[in-house]
Amino acid sequence: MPEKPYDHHQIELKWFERWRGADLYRAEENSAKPKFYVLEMLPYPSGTLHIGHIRNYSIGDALARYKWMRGFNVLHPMGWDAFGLPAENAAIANKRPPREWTLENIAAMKKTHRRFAFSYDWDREVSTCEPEYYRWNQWFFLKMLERGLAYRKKALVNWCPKCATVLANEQVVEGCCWRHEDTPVEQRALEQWFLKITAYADQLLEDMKQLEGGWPERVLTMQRNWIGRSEGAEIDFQLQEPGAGGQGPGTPIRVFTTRVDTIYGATCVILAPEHPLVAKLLDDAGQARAKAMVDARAGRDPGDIEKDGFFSGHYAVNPYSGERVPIWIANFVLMGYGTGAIMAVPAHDERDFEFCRKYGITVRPVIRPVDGKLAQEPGMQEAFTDYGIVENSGPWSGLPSEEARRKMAAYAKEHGFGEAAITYRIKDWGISRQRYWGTPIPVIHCPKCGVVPVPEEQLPVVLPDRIEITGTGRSPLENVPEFVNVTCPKCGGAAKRETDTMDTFIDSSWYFYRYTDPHNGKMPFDPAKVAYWFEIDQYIGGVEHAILHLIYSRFFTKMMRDIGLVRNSEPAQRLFTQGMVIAEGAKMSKSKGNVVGADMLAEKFGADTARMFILFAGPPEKEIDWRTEGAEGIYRFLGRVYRFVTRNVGQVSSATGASDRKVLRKLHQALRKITEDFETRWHFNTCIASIMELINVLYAEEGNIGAAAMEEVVEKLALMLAPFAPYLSQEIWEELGKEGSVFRQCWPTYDPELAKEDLAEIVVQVNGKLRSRIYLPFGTPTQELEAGALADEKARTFLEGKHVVKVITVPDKLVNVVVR
RNA sequence: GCGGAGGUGGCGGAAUUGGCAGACGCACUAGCUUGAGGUGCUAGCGGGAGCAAUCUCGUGGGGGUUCAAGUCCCCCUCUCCGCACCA
Repeated sequence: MPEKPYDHHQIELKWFERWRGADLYRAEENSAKPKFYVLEMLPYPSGTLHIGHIRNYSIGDALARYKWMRGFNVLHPMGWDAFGLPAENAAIANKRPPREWTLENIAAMKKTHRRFAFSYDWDREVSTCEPEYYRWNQWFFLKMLERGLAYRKKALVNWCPKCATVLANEQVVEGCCWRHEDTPVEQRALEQWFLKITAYADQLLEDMKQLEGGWPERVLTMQRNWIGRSEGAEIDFQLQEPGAGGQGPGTPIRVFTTRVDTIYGATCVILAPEHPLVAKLLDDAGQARAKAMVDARAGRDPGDIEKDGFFSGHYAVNPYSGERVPIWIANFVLMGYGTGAIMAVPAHDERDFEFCRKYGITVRPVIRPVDGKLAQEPGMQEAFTDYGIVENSGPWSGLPSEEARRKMAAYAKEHGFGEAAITYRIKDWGISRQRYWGTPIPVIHCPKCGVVPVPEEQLPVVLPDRIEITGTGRSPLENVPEFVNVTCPKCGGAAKRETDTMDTFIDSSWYFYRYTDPHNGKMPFDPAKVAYWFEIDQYIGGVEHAILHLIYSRFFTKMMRDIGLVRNSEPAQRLFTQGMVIAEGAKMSKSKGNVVGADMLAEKFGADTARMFILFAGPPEKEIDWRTEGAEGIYRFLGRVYRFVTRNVGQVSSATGASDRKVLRKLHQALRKITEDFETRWHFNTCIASIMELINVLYAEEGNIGAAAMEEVVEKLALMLAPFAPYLSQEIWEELGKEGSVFRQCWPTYDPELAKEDLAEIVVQVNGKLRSRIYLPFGTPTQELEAGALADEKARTFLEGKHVVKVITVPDKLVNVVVR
């Protein structure tokens, strides 16, 4: 057969057309050990965009193909997008989300959502922006409402002026919106819907033990910090004198502390400027001062703010010692954590120390280091924050900190002025959004009945078609009377529909469950089907979701378990976080304008090259810097493969077969490497390198390869290339005269014997330095290795006149002669 | 400040269990092919010395363990990521 040029465009279009609608990957529930792979996509409208997507596709798709060829069940939600269509896909990928929320742009956006931005699968038809998906989001919402897991309250919330919507705490990055990294988030008090993720805080933390080993340590640490459990006690200090606003003596001021054992060292009580007592105790001037403090803090890096405070004029009583201490207001006490009030123990807390020194408040040490002396005031340079022995603390003196903490908390409970308490940093998930898109929250506000859930049979509540984008910060849905004006399902009177929509992270919290049963009209999914597939064996996604999607979906799983839908407590046993795509040292984002098109690459060199280039750029857990210079090398390589195959297949060969052994050895070595890498490390860059080495050998030995060896090499080459370059592999498969899909074939097995070298290369070292190599059969006994090395001519020049002290041998590998 | 991951040629990276540092690719150089450009093919390519064989230095810096260290231990340094007045 004459050599053919590698026309990637023609090959890829041809197979794309033939594959369209075919069923390459349908999961079959026929295996004893089902395997379930989900590839995570970045949700719209993340900054990393489509290059990140292609990376996802490339990594996950290569894995899925391999697993499939190994006979595993694979549920592959990316569907056809995963093939990286040469032109069409590139065109879709290029339609990035519009900046202006005009109707036209939204219509365009919805198109791209379906195929690309949201997890959508041609085969399984799970698209999170369809009414059918809204239905089940709303169904879950109603279930949570029933159980008190969804509630509405007025709260200070994060507000992004650019998005003109509320954001969850998880979506605030360094005080700015996760979508607009240069826009500080404002705090606004609004009526909002929340999901009670805090009810699961303990379980989310506890169940992480199951994930250890399967999830990256980094992600687990981030989640642990985010949940921020801390054990301590809540203690009531009593307000002493009658205060303004009729607060009488004895009014409790509850503080949270992790160190009750230090309470005899408490020299003042400090309230957050937003604390409710501030309004009651302070006069107008004082309240204004507190307000100014709150404003000064907004949008600033906490580390840059100097500690600042003032005396309230009031006093509180320490319930343990009976001591009267001043009440202060200070900017470093946060209303959002604990009780919004603290007892300051300057001797044993760095922040309190700094604050009290600034304002001349007493510093009184009450904890002595286990093997040291109690610090003396004056003269303390810094707070002693470790555990130690309690001193000067009445009946508690002499106890170790740990014991004192326990006993003192129990004492507080006994006497009714406090109790042991656990505080979490994580807050409930605010899900209200004032955007056009997203699932409408299915409730109705009735002037008579209050908040009334939409009856289940009326679901889904869908978005109206014609809307006007207001950008005013109120939901555009408010201006659509036919959407807003409804009758109350309870009393039949006039009522208003809720206009907030749900955070789109709701969608991604359970989409992968729907993949197991995408057409179910009665439930989100059949629990039996989910029980068959779940837990997910391997989930793949970006690190950037460590505390967004990955915590929400864990919460959803637990919630679904509690309403009897699933049996598993965790969604995925193993998590692989692939590295981000970086451009010029910065994370790609449209606001930075540094998004480079993968479409250019796909158009110029084809989808196979684009995918393989991304896989070759580095190991998948690492970030990759997006530079396309190396792409030509991959394209060249694929061309070499194709030309080699076309000019050698179907040829009447007169070759001697002198190189058969060499070629087959390289083949089986490459196969071994790829098989092992797919099973363990997923370092596809080295897999591809090994195929390149094989091709280099094939070129060098071309003409000396016998017909049988050639046949084996070329066939296996097509199979081992299939996870990386699907179109080319299929084309080669056809060139070989084989029937059907290359992906329906079994993954080729390697022969360890053929992969072995004939002779072991023994490195000969003298004093640890490489001096020579000798070649001996595998399994040569130690003495013979030694003898061989000492007899070697090159080695001997380094041994001459020296005294051999010691010889170290590693079988089949190395001899090190130590001389003096 | 706390927690995590890192630092290997001009570049991306390889070295999986302490055993040949730099696989594979890019860029670069030379040769062949060609009317020319491109493509393709062949070869070279860490620094220093040498015509060469070869020698020598070399994995951020310093020390240690070992016959042997990119890999293990200690100290330092720099970079990236996450968290951060969380009581």
